[in-house]
Amino acid sequence: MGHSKADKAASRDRVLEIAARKVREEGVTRPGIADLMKEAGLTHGGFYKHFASRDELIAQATELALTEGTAKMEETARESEEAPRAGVVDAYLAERHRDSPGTGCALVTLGAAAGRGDQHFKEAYERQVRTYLDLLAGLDGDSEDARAEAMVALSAMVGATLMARAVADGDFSDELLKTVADRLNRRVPGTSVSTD
Amino acid sequence: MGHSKADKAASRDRVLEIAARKVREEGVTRPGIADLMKEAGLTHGGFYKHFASRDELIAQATELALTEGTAKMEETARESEEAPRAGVVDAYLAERHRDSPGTGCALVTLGAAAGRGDQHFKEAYERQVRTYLDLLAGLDGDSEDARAEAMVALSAMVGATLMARAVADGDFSDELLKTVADRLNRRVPGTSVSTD
DNA sequence: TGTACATCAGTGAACGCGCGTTCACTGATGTAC
DNA sequence: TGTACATCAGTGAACGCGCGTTCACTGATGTAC
Repeated sequence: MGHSKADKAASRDRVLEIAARKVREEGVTRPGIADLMKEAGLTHGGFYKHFASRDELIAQATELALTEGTAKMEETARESEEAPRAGVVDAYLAERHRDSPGTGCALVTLGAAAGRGDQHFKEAYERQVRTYLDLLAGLDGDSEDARAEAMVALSAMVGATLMARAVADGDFSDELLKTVADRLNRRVPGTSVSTD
Repeated sequence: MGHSKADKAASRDRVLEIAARKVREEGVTRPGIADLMKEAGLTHGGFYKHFASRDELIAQATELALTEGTAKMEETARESEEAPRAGVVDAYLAERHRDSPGTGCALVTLGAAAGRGDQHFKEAYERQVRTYLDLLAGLDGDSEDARAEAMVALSAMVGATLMARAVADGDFSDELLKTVADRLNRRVPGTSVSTD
């Protein structure tokens, strides 16, 4: 209910944050201004004090959603000291991540939307893909081979998470996550690949 | 302009087919009834002679879109006689497939939508995932190991295609497809995995 | 084979709801004196 | 420190457009005789 400058900035941030969650949960077309503002504890009329249009908000929200995902993964890598690569892969392919798309990696939730999106959206998406690849390849020696391997790993992580969320059978979903995580960490079973 | 029973069935099929393409190109929320009917050479009013509601059409269109993708892949497998698995992987990760989402695999384009969808949608999605896995594992000996490998391969194929469509730089997109296809076919470079 | 009639695919105007956007207003903030 | 005033975040009614849905109508199909 405050009217100070700090309050305004806080309101704006709150709306943007809620939108960044909602675009991942509901897609870029569904979230409505009235609902968003209500969740932020405001009424719809005040929306235009913060954003020029719904499109502008969605554009900013998708960008925020994309960067939030990578920030979280970089943190995970730092925390998993002894095996950072496996830590990142396991955290990504965790049931927890699958079950919370609203706060998870937007490469999964916004991929199709970005494919249909404008140049700006695609550039933001690409930046996050590159950030992930750098992170994964960096944790793996950063060779040419590591870069290629990172592409496969990221692709499999994104694809497995997408499918794990979209299938009806929970056990099958679990199996998918677990199997892909195991393979990506051990690489091909029965073989060993030198990592450094 | 005909009014016979055969004409009616043809109209219905045409609308459904167009919708199955549009949900992949534009998502499940965007395609409008007026546009769909216009593309089918009809006017919007006649829509309800064929479907009870927009929701019903979209439900049927997503299901058709999902089955179309797998049908196409099974055909590809049959055509690539000497190396069916590589044939399927290459066809899936081809630029041609990336550039025509409307006629391509709906696991990519409808994944996020299915994740937010109802039980029915998810069951249809899961059926297609299983069909793909059976196809891939079957082409690879159908062992326990082949089943796990198929999960990784399908995940990587879906994820790579999703991302290849969503990045801004065309060269980067090409590289992604090519790298993942190479890895999935050769498995891990420097090692060899017996395929039979 | 021809004629009268019922059916119904398709037409296009009209309806109504949801939702993005606008706007006049309120009251708290914070500055001027 | 207190008072008058300008600013502006937030409110909620109202507007208008797009779009799904309805409906009265048309004219071709195809059946009855």
